[in-house]
Parts: sequence; structure tokens; C-alpha cells
Amino acid sequence: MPRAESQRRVAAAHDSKQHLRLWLRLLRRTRFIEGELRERLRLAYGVTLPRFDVMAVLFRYEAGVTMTELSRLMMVSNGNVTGIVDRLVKDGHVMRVPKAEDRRATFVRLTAEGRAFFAEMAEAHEDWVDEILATVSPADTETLISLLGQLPRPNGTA
Amino acid sequence: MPRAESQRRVAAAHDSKQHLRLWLRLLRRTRFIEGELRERLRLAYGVTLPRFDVMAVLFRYEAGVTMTELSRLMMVSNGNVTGIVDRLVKDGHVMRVPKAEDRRATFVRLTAEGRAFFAEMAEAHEDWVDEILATVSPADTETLISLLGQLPRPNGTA
DNA sequence: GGCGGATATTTCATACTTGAAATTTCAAAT
DNA sequence: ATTTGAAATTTCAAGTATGAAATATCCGCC
Repeated sequence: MPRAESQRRVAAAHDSKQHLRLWLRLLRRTRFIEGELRERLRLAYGVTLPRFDVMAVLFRYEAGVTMTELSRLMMVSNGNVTGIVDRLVKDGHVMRVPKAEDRRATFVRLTAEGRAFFAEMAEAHEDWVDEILATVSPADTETLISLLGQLPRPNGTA
Repeated sequence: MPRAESQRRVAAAHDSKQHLRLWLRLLRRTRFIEGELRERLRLAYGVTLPRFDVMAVLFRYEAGVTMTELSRLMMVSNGNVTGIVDRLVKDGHVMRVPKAEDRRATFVRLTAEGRAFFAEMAEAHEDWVDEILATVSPADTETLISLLGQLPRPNGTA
């Protein structure tokens, strides 16, 4: 085997290991931060992370989104959102509105109460994230946002 | 209010938003990649992600780890690992070994069969990660690993 | 040698999550 | 008008996940 060929293989193996290292680090840090936010949401507002995530989507899409859109935006299975929305409805934070043009679909929207409640949580949430990421300089934050943009994402997402 | 003070506030608010943007991107990409790996593990080996994660830890710590260590390393609750380990034991991939010096604790270890099985999965897993992160150049990979190192992590972790 | 706090694990209730199957409705081509 | 395949949602069984409570054991101290 020629030397150049051999070196190429070694380099490729090294790159593969580095990709793996990157993935493991990504996963660990994300999991840790997620845990921090979960705990703070629970202590401060008695809310679970999935419920917060649903409300975050609905806060952004004022007109409401369908169940399918919601599950795509949250990247969780469709059966999953049914349960979370059920509980949010029971709590009065969210309501289902039948879609006139398509009787298969349902819109999900925040109630006025849910909107006010989420607005309050969102402010605290932003502060927490800022605090948790305080060690990351503005410049590094920009770099990370940009580089993470290269990672794959579901089709048709920002 | 003096102008300098006002500008400082605006800049801080901007940084906070950028930290939030960073966190949301981190979360979305991680979730997506996690979903990809979950599906491939299921299709190729009929294994769930949590079980793979447990086996990954045990593969690395040949001598075995206690339940508490396992839950810390995986950053999940202690009650959680009990169930996953139970199922892995039932499948014959993992075994519990009582700790002689401390009768409260139990070691968890891969069986020979589990070790061989995991070794096979790990190879495919590394290839998948490499494929999923193929868009990230070696240089950017290094940069990301380094910058992500600035994010917070649980106390006493690498 | 027994008390009392701390640690390791399990158990429990509840909630979340998945993937697949079942239901209902739609829409397009017969 | 019917069929037929696709899409939106829910339902379901199994597996994960959490946080708190219950158990069992350890250890330092009196």
C-alpha cells in the first residue's frame, strides 16, 4: 500500500473520531442545560419542559397551529403531542379549535390566560439561559450559532 | 439616563437574545441528530437509545460501575436506570454484581455477549455520526468541540 | 453497642415518548 | 358517485423519565 493512501485512511479515521467526540459533547452539554431548565421551570412555575415547549410554539404562532405542525416543530411524535395538549387544555392554558376547511385537522391555540402565563415564564427562561451561558462571550456565541447552523436539521426547517 | 448607560443596556439585551438563540439551536440540532440515531439503532439492531447509552458507559468501564455512578454519567435520575438495567439484564446483555465492601451498592457490568453486541453497534454508530456530521469540516469540528467545552457541565465531569 | 445522619438502591405515581394501528376525513381519478 | 390512496388525529402498548418516598446499609460518634 502506498504511503499517501495509508495516511489518508488514518486521517479519515481521526476525523470520524472527532465527529464522534463532537456529538458526545453536544449531547452531554445539551442534556445538562436541559436538566437545569427543567428543574427551574418546575420549581418556579410547576411546569414541565414539554408543556413549556408546546406553549413556546403556540406563543409564537398566535393564530394557532395544527397538531401535525406542532409535532413537526417540536420534533416529537404525533401521538406525543396529543397527550401534552390534553393536559394543557385541562389546565386551561390551551384550547383546541376545529379547522373549518378541513375537518380532520384541529388548531391548537393559547388561551388568554395561557398567553399571559407563558409571557411571564418566557422572561425568566431567557434570564436563566443567559445566566447558564454566561461563560460564553458574545463573539463565541455568534461563532457557535453559525457553526451549529452547519449541522443537519429536519427538512423544511429554519 | 446617560447615553452610555442606555447603550450598555441595549447591548446586554442583545447578548441575552443571542444566548437564547444559541440554546434553541443547540437543542433543535441535538434533538434531530438524536432522533436519527435512535431510528437507525432500532432498525439495525432493535435497540433503544437509552439501552445503547447504558451499554456505552459499561463498555468503557470494564470493571463495572455502580447504579449511582451510572445515573450520574448518563445524567438521568437514579430510579430511571433501575428500569433500563432490569431490561438489559433480562436480555442477557448486562449483569449485576454485588459489591463486596458495601452491601448497599451493586456493580453493573456487560456480559461477554453484551460486550460483543455493543462492539458491533458502536462501530456502526460511529459511522452514522460521521455520516450525519459529514458537512462539518475537520477544522470546524475542532472549533465546535473547543467552544462547546465552555458550556456548563455537571460538577466533576470531563 | 447503639444512635443518627448520610449514601445506594428500589419502588411508586405520574408524566412523557415512541412507533404502530385504528379512525376519520379529504381529494383526485375514475 | 365510488373507489382509493393519502393525510390528520387519536389510541394503544411498551418503554423512558422524573421526583419523592421507602429500604437497607454504612459510618462516625457517644
